[in-house]
Amino acid sequence: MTTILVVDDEAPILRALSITLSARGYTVVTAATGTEGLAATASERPAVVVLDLGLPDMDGVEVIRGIRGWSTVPIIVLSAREQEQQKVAALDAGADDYVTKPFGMHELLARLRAAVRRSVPAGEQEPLVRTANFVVDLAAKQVNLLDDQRVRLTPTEWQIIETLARHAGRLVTAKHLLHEVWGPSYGTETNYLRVYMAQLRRKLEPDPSRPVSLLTEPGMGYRLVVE
Amino acid sequence: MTTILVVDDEAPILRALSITLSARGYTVVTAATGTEGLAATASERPAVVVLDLGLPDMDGVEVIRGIRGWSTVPIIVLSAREQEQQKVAALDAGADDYVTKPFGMHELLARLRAAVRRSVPAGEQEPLVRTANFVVDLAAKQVNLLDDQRVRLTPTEWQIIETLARHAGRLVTAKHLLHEVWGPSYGTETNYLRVYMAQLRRKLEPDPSRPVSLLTEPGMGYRLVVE
DNA sequence: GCGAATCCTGACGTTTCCTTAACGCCCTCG
DNA sequence: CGAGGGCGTTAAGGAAACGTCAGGATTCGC
Repeated sequence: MTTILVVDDEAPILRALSITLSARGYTVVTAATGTEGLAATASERPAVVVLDLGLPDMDGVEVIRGIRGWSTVPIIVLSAREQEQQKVAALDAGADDYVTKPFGMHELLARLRAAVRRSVPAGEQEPLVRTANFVVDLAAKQVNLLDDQRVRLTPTEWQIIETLARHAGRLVTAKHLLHEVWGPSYGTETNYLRVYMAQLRRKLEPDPSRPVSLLTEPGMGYRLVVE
Repeated sequence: MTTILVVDDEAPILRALSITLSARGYTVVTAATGTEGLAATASERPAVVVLDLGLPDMDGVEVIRGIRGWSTVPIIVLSAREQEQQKVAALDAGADDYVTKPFGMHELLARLRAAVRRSVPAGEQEPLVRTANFVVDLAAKQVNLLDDQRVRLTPTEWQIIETLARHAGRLVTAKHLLHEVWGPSYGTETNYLRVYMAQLRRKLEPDPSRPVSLLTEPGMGYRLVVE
């Protein structure tokens, strides 16, 4: 259910975390280098990233910046370094928390729970986004027409409608949409968006050639019109 | 601007934090007991709460629960207690971060910045610029007439209205507008502005030939009149 | 392995937008 | 009183962005 990405080059720690987190019901994905970590963040879409700063291939702060360039996923930093400057650099690069090794497993779990809690403000947010012709249920990951008939969406179609729904009413640029759905290395492939927007309109709009909810703002991006 | 509530019963710490945070541009509100802290959280609506666990009148975890009952404001806990169990209890009660005394001021400031950064998107404060006949929504990149009717703007039109709205009420020179919209190598092409200002007036002004919001200041530039 | 669903890619016609030029108005100044 | 500059208005051509369709590649489940 909740996926956690652990980026660390020390096998014992990786194994210990993997076992402990799995036992708590988390799905665990691991990476041993910064490059792998960045790739896994894009492909696995974890709810939280646990990042060791002492990686072999690149500086930990650079990994944080690489993730923060396109994602707001919570990042918990693990590090053996006690120096305050190191902590400040990591936090200012965009990390959410900083835990010094050796750390207590219960403390890490508690900080993890705090991070997950923040990233899923479940009680706060209304998980239903209503438009003129359909309803997006972000919690159930499904879209219903007004007569409660469920619409079958492919994974890519869902990611697009989810991204638009999370910014309901606001304009979403093509680049942001591509980053969010295809990953940070995409940004100019607007033809993908044209294809999938057409598919979504065919499934969700009464008159796909005259959309009322999935609007194109030429030259700027797309917008999901609510209410 | 950004208000921070510091809850601590030790006067020296309170004073030190107050001075340091004020110097960084934060507005600081203080409370010496848990009861005061809860009241101040409700009345002052701080962006972040810094909470010492060792308060005289009530247990720190109870203060956290009291705040979490109705607010999601980030809470950073300060404590002299190193025990892991204490940290876990505070974090699970709803705290966002836990800093052990004695702490480095730079580290606390960095954790504070991280907390403020997170709380901003949750702030949901929509920056709206209202004029006599239309409303500019900078977050949604959208302009509505007073009857909430959406106005379709082209990218260039939007950039102009956005630039004017960010300097609402103030005069914006032609050169500044050209720099902002067309790039730094433009500065004399005032004919572009005349064309686009005419289009904007046609879309936004009730009587385009007698503008009341999009005013020309002859020989100087343009001005968006608010309220 | 096989079939179905999904995704990527290229081509083409259409829509929309940006730029540029031309013209008229008003005010200022010689 | 006429010339000239600044500004508003309109229209048209070309460029860019968009919608649509179809075929091939890839993935996934059985």
